[in-house]
Amino acid sequence: MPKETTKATRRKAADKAEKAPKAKAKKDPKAPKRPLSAYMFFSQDWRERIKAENPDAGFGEIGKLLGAKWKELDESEKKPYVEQAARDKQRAEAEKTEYDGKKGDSAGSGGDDDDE
DNA sequence: CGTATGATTGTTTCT
DNA sequence: AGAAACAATCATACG
Repeated sequence: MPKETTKATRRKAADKAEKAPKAKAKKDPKAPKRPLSAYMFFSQDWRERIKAENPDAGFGEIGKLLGAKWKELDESEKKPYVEQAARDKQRAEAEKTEYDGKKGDSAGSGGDDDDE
């Protein structure tokens, strides 16, 4: 069995599942955005199917159906999505690498900035 | 070392 | 343009 980094960690997540804190406001000026989640890839492929079988379903309906099916999928079914997520992760990794690297540098350049 | 958190990602539909 | 259900994530920061 793989190590679950102390399952206790995840447990907490379930505890918090009670509330749905909306992401808002950023912290870092260039926040190296995080990799997409398997759900994102899954939705990209399913979104069309959901609507295909639920042309009448609206936002809430589809969203719920989407998640419901997602959980119905087998590990192997999510695998492809998760793999994509893992792939994107590498991308995000590089992002942070740069963010972390330039962070200390000052060189100056100046340039950069936040906003453009 | 282990933990908790926070931030983020993409879809859909609506006004 | 943004909002919110739906789900995963998972990298980071901190003592």
